[in-house]
Formats: sequence, C-alpha cells, structure tokens
Amino acid sequence: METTTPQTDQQRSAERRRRELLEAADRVVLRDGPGASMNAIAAEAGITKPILYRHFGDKGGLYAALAKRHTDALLESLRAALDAPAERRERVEQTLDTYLAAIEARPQVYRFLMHPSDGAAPGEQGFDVGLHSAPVLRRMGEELAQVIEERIDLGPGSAQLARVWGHGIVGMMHAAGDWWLGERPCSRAELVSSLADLLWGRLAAAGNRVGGPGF
Amino acid sequence: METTTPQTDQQRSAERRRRELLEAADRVVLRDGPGASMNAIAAEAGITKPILYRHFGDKGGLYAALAKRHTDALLESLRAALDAPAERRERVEQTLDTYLAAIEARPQVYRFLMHPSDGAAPGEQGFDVGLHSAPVLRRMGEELAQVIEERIDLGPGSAQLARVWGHGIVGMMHAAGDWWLGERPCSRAELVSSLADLLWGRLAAAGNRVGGPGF
DNA sequence: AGACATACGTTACTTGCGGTAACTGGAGTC
DNA sequence: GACTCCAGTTACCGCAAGTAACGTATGTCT
Repeated sequence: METTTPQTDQQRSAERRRRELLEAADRVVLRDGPGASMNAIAAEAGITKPILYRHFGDKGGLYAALAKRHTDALLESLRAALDAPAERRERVEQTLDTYLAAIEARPQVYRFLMHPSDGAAPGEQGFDVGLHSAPVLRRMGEELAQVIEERIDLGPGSAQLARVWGHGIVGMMHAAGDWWLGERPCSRAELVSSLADLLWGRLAAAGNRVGGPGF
Repeated sequence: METTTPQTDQQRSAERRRRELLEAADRVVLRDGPGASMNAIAAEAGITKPILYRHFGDKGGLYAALAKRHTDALLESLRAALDAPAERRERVEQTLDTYLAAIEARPQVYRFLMHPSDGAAPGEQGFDVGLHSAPVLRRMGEELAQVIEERIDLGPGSAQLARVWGHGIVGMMHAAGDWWLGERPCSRAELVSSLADLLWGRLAAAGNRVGGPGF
C-alpha cells in the first residue's frame, strides 16, 4: 500500500487527533465552564498535558481553535439567514432570530465564546489568555458590513458607513442578547421585533412624552 | 460600647486607606495593564498582600471596587449629555461623542473595564475573576432605558421596549467604539454621525443596490 | 501604672495553575 | 540488528492567588 506516504499519513493522523482533542476540550468546557484547566482537558482526552501543548502551542491556541469551530458554525447559520431571498426587514429579523436561537440553545458555548474568563474558580486561569477577546464579534461585524455594502445602496462613503453599521448592529444584537439571556424579560420574538423596530427608526419617529421630567 | 469616637475614627481611617489603595491599584493597572498582580499593587501602595485581601476580600473585589469608580465617573458624564436640554438627535450625538471621547482619552481604563483579562502574561491571573464581566454595559443599558422611558412616548409596552433599546443602543455604541478604537478608520465625528444615522432609520430607508449579487 | 483587646502590618507558607525539559517505548527504515 | 523518529510519559519550574501565624503600636479597663 502507501508505505511511501509517511508524511501524508502522519498529517492525516495528526489532524484526526487534533479533532479528537478539540472534541474532548469541548466536552470539558461545556461541562466545567470556561474555567476548565489544561489538565482536565488532557484527562478527558485520555492523555496528558504536553500533548495538548504540542498541538496547540499554549492555552490561547487551544482557545482560538475551539472558538474558531463554534464561530464558523455560527457564521454559517447567520450567512444563510442573511442571504435569504426575502424583504430586508424579513431578512434582518430572521438573522436576529437565528443568532438569538443559537445562543439560547447553547448558552454554555455562548458564554465560553463571549466571556471566556467568567466562572474561573479562584486560582484558576481564565481562558482568553492572549488577544483573543471576542474576535467573534469582530468577525460578525466585518461579515455583516460586507453584506450591507454588497446589497444596499448607501451613496458616497458607503464602505465606511457599512463597516460602522456592521459592527454597530452586531454589537446591538450581542448586548441585547446577552441581557435577554440573563434576565429573560420577554419572548425571543418580542426581542427580535423590538430590535428590528429600533433599526427601522422607531426611536427617531417616536414623540416626546408629555409632562416629562423638567422639560 | 462606643467609647467616645474609636469606631468612627477607625472607620474614617479605613476609608481613607481604602481610597489610597484604590488609587495605587489604579496607577499599577494603568501602567502594567490588566495583568497587574496583587503583589505589584501592594508594592505600589507601599504595603503587602494580606492588607489588600483584608480590604477587598479577593481579586474580584478589588476589581469591582476599581471598576465602580471608573464606571461611576463615566456614567456621570453620560447622564449630563443625556439630560441636556436639546433636540433628541443632538442629545444622542452628544452622548455618543461623550462616550467615545472618554474611551479615546483613556484607552487603558477602557480596556481594563471592558476586557479585563487581556494582556495577562502567561501564568498570570486575569482580572475579572468572579462574575464581574463588564457590568458597565449593563449599568449603562439600564440607565439609558430609564431615560428613554422617561422622555419618549412609546405607547403600550414601553417599559420593555425601552429596556431592549437601552441595552441594544449601548451595545451598538460599545461595539462600534471598540472597533473604532482599534482600527481608527475614521474621525470621531464621522463615527458619531454614522451611528446616529443608523439609529435614525437610514438603514431601513436606503434603496437596494442595483445589479446585486445573484438577485 | 500595668494587663489587655484590637486593628495594622509583616513573613512565610500552601495550593494549583500554565508551561517545559528530559526521559521512554514502539513503529518503520537501512 | 542498529538507527531514527514519533507519541506519550513523569517530574519539574515559575509564578500568582490566597492564607495562617506571628509581631507591634495604640488606646481602654481595673
């Protein structure tokens, strides 16, 4: 057989191993929260620490690899909702709802991606060592910016405007979702509708309250 | 019992001490970034670790106290801009600009408040141990929600709507500001104007691009 | 005055993490 | 059969959070 395929064989094996390790890490993080230690992950994978370090360099590398998996999956869903052939408002609501459904379905994953250091027990190292603080939001922002610029006519300076809006809208969605996930003050549909209303200028259109405080 | 003024004296002294410690911690964090160690902070304050722990319990407590100081200051400025007697758009722009000016003027403080674990050197503990991940955003969101509900007439369900919008707008401002601070793609005034345009429904009003991709 | 409680401060320690160096055993190669 | 790579191990270092146990000045009670 391919007795003369040492490198390819090794590479395939290494990649499979890497996937296994990532899945083990996933399980641990999902179970123990983001405070999971490298030791615990190694144990779950049935091996010991140095192997993890050989594969991922350091904890930040493991975090990045783990985050990339989930981020890719999330972005995939969002792209689908964003590219759907529907009216703009419909698309916006679908995208918001997709995002919220995702974080609602797997809050542990969400918390890991967005607040990787929370839940670290005393003496434990957080998980976002390095500069990996929520690159998810950045990626989503850039992605949305691109879609906006491709599909909407914004006149001069559209590139800049699209990027500002991309990051702004993503941030709005994120913050509202984070708050909603914590307090559950209303249904998902209501939240989606309220946010879409905001984006549709209802804030600007609303009238002043009568007998307000002071003025 | 309260023999004259021993307790009060002690309390005053303790409070002054606490302020001194917080100021020292501030200096260290501002200088060394959020990876500052308790030892370093204690040294800067001219004392040793256990005193810090007697005053703040644990690192999370120190973080919380530190964050509260800055958060209070920031909220103060924002409230002023938000309560100014001006047209709504003017007020919104002023508030956005105030926030952006603050994070632009003291990015170190900003990064500490928002991304407290970044910059932690290997082996160092991040700074947001505990559940203190960005309560700043929550507080700003609630504050804004209150102002919105007080001053704007939103019809039925206004309380809920105001809260969603409060958190959403704060998240928009935060994410856009974070991105802007990192890349500086445009002037502050442009960013403010773009965000206000977004809130004023320009996204909804814009026309579709001709010859878009696919459709 | 002298014994005493109390808060302030210290040194010295434990624990547990991330990360690494140096050793070990088994596959394939000449 | 000697040689070379690997995956994997044990055993360790450095360092940070957090704690226990030990002084020491200050003002109070008898």
